[in-house]
Amino acid sequence: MAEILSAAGVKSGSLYYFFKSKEALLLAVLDRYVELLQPAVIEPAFARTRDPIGRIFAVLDGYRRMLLETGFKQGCPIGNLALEMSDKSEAVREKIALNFDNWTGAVRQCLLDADDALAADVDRDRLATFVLTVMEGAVMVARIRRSIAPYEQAIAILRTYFERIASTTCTLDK
Amino acid sequence: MAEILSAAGVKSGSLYYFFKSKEALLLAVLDRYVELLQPAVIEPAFARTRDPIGRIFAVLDGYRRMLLETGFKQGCPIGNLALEMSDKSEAVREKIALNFDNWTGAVRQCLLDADDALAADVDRDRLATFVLTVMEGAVMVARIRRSIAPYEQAIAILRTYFERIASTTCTLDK
DNA sequence: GTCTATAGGCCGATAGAC
DNA sequence: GTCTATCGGCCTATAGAC
Repeated sequence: MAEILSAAGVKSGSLYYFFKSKEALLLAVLDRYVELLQPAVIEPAFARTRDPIGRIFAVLDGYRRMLLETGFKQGCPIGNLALEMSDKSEAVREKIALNFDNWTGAVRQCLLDADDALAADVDRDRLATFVLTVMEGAVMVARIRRSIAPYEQAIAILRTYFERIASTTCTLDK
Repeated sequence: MAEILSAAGVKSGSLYYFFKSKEALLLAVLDRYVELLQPAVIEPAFARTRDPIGRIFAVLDGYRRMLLETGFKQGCPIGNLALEMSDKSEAVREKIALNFDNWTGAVRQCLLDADDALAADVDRDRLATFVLTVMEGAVMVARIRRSIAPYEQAIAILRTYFERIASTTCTLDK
């Protein structure tokens, strides 16, 4: 809180005029992250390519850049909070879940846009959640190892998985 | 700290006789987790099957059980600390990295034991790290969604990936 | 080795002036 | 709306008796 007040250049009296508690501030931040996903994460990534599957990997590349630009200090801000705060407050857990749903919703839309390129027996919701799972896990391992390799290699494996299910025949065999 | 002292039934004076600081206690806990991986996580899982790849999934099933038994309060204790503590102390980050290396080392050994069943062009170290990545990400998403589905579905997708690289031909196509 | 007692600081939050 | 000033509590850590 001291860091936030200092960065904002205000005193605690001002902060508690707008937010009734520390948790209320956190909930507002999590609402803001929901609003910011599209303009700050999805749209910049989508601007790089029009291919639906390519857009998913463009989003994933954004987290790779974030890791590199911050020297592995910052990965996914939601993931940071997820394991730390989720069992301290049920309201916080629900807002984090909303952020995850927002994220997987955007990935799911890409999968639907690429519908005829994907095998019919692949559940789109489950696959979108798996993309989130791999991203969050890869960010964690990369940050702890202070190396981008675990992230890049996880995304590379995810890509081979996509190449596999994007083909209904066995054309990708090596 | 208050919870730890209460659970241990001692006063803080006793604790600081053995550990010079809060961080020193955390480092000792992380050392203990390194020691405990084999007897508490790996060996119980390995006792269920002798198949090397099956053993990897038996380990992963242990985390599934933990999530269910604790009502999603406890997943991987190392992952809990990873995002929260890694940039507060370099020594802590290194000990967490050691725990991750210990874990992927056990998985890597399984992959080496299954060597001739796996495609030759798959890097064993990278694959072991990917298994860790999927587990940690899946634990996070399952805890936030308070549902075992994201975990089970991530492991299921990982299994199809293993089925794919365990076959040099295209026999697993559906 | 464990206790009691407490130092000294930071924390979240509030009151009231302006 | 923002400030100054401050409260009471909790925290990590220490001192010293036993």
